[in-house]
Amino acid sequence: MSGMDYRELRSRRMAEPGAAEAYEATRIAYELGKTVRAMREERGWSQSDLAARAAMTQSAVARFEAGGTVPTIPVLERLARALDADVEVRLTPRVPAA
Amino acid sequence: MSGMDYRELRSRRMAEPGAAEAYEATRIAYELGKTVRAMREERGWSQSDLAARAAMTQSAVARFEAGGTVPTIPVLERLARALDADVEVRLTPRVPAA
DNA sequence: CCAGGTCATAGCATTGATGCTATGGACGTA
DNA sequence: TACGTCCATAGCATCAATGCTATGACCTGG
Repeated sequence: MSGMDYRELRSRRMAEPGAAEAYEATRIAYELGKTVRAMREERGWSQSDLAARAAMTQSAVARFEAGGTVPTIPVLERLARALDADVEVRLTPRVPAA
Repeated sequence: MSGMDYRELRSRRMAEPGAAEAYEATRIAYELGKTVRAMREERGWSQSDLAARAAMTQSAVARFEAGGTVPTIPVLERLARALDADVEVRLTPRVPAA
């Protein structure tokens, strides 16, 4: 990766108005990016390879893997399909902290 | 609800170009809408109540619950927070069909 | 050094979700 | 009937993710 890490991404978003809500979304984007990169590398694919299979461009894959944006569900679906995976989106009741 | 059900929503999307990819996204939107509605009713809240707590309008809640659009992750986060829940988004390796 | 592959990023157009206001129907109740 | 609440939906403005092209840095092999 470049010089971009989670702390940086977070601080960028936290600077915006209404930021607290976006915090978790940013974290999710970051995690998903890491996951997809791992799955891609596991298969020995370049970003271009994955892009072709997911009907998108290399730049879009790079942006996504870097956590540059909070992905939309349709895009996640396309990537998942290319990686032979499924997308799960769930709302789970929060467990009181002990 | 109105006269809108899953079959209808699906056929609408399936009519568009590049539709096969959006199929799953539509299904996810539908499921999430049902889930949120259930959680909301469980608490005895009106759509307006939930909207206020999630910093959105009643119309946005209605649209979401009806599965009218594929929600974005930030919006899911706001709703989840209001409902004291967590959002989970995951890519899981697909299991071969037996 | 040069060529080719990989990845990050910029800039801009397009698209779709969301924010918002307003309205109408359904339902219950005074 | 009149009023109030709840929900669905229309119409439009705005915003953010995506699509796309192009470019530059980095590395490795020739």
